[in-house]
Amino acid sequence: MKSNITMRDIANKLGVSSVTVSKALNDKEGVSEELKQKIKALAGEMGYRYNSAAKSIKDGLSKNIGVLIPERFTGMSHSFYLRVYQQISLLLDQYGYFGILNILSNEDEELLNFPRVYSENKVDGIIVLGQISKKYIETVQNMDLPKVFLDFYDEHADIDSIVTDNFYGAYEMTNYLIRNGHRRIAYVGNIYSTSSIQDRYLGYYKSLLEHGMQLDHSLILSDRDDKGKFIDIALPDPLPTAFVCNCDQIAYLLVDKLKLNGYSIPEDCSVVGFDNDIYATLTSPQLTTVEVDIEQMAKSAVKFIMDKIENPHRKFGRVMVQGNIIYRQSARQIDAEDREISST
Amino acid sequence: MKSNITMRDIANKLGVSSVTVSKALNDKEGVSEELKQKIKALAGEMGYRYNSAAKSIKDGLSKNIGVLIPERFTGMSHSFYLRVYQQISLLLDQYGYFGILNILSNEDEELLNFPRVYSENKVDGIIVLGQISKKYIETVQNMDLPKVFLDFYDEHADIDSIVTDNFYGAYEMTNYLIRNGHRRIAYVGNIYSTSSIQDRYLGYYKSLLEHGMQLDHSLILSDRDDKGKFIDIALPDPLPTAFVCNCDQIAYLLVDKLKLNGYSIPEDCSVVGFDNDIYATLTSPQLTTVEVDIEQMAKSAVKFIMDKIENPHRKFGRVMVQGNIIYRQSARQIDAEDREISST
DNA sequence: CTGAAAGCGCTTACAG
DNA sequence: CTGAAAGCGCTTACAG
Repeated sequence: MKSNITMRDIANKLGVSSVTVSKALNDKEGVSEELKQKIKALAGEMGYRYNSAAKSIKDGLSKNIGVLIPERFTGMSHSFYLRVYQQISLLLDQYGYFGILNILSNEDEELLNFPRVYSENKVDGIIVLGQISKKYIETVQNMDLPKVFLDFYDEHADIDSIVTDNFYGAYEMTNYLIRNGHRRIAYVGNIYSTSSIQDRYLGYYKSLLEHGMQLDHSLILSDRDDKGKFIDIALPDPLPTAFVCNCDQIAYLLVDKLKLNGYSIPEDCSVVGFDNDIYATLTSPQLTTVEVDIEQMAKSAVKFIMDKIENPHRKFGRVMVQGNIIYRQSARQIDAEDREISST
Repeated sequence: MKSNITMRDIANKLGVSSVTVSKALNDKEGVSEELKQKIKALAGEMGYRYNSAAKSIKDGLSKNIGVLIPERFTGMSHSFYLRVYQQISLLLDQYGYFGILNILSNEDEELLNFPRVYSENKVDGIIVLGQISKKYIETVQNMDLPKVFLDFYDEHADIDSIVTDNFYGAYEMTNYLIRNGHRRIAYVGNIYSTSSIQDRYLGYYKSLLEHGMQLDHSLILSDRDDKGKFIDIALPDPLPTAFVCNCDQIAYLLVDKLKLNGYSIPEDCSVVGFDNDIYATLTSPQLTTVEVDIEQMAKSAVKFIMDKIENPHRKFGRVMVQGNIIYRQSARQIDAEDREISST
């Protein structure tokens, strides 16, 4: 169909063999410098382009990495995953690789079908971006290919995974609030919903423990149902002095609700988020939050997969990527008097 | 390196030739139904996977499409392009294709380097997503491959392009405001900045013309400098009764500013946006805006590129994708009295 | 219905 | 330094 220039074409024009052309173009030993330059020049003129399929078939490497994102993380509010994918794609470039996005349909996940990117042998490794079902984790493990889980993990699987340090992020954030005088602190999130929400909750809890504070179950506020659909958040009475939200979007919604009820942030209560996504700066006042280090996460994922392509037996285990607290205006120090009143 | 199962392996186990295996697995003529089933069953058992590189080398098709996004459209607020890419990727799947994201670095664009996806022969066609420099358009045209421009066009280039119908979108929107009694209507946007902003401006102007209204240059309000950085929007005095903003994000910022100045939306003035992106629903009140039909744009792009792979001489020209006005709360009808006062 | 032969574009030993 | 031979995994004529 396409009339592509091949090495043979170049060889014929110059009256040499295609082996010599191959050596010249790949800067291999065994061609005189002069001939090499002549070959390269002609290749340029003729618009020669490398046939990567032919190379693939020889060394068995496609030079592509599949990025598998479950369909349900694919909506407008999930642009987080797309940004991670973009970052991955940028980093792969440095290794001479490309990223192929393969959105895993709910159906394929349900039926445990291999992703097409795998069954068609299009990639040398797969990064699974976003939590998949337990069953499908098994399917992934059956794939004979290096793979890495990104942004989630599974307790049983011994697959290498990279997650944000949800636990310590929430822990540090809660510490910060306590240092600033808060004693009545709520956690907002359905703690049975995802591992991220649960781990952030546990970090919050650890901070309370370390400060000798009681866990008050009436201050654990669910934000979504089992399907992940947001629900109305019930405000405790009396109001906590601070809310640790499991994500910025929920913090944004909570701030809205608090304002509607006549409260000012951070005067009447502090609200902190997690993720540092677009909602963090759209909330007014802007949110104090934990920034997820997308770049570092992508960097680790790419590094791991590259290492595993070279050495399939390489193991990395579960790796946490540290986040950073971004201090903005949604949290404030409260003085002793406030504390007394609110800690009743 | 990898110990992959090949057709020959299956053939050997069954004591047939690899030609027969190939025919069976591809549902081609020339194998008895019985043998075919046996081969397929064994292939399944052995975990056979198609080697797409070997197929590529035969028919010259990589079954990949490159999506080229200029680096500068790559930031957090440009998730629009990523959503388009995602949609493209989903649609390609239906054709048995995959999408490879190739972010075009500023450097490569400057130096007029071919995208790697092209020089390494990784794709059968390229979708350029987002405006590239004039010079680079030439580079793209020199690529011996089907290509489509998405979300921008160039007057000289005879490359097929798909754009949102900016002109008619803004035209219809302005008509709507005029029907609702508005006579003093501002346009917000630097009309020299991008073709989209300019075309939307012209649509606004056409609507004024058709209604016998004067173009008032003091009501053309710039929103960004030449680098695209947002600047403070100067509010005209007296205030217009409506603002047609070139995008939702600017409408969001404008609403903020108007509120700070003590105005209520839509009571004191109406504000409409364009894009129907995340800012449309984050603004309070939510924005009446023009929804860009991402799905249709992606669909056309994919359709065109597929058609051109089959027949390289196929031409489509510049194709407009219609948007839809989404009616929300940021615009209202004004009565005759308001009109009198404000049209002085 | 079944398979031997040739070839896609390239690279890897190996020989000269 | 240069190249003939063989092979990567598959498919396409073609012959039996």
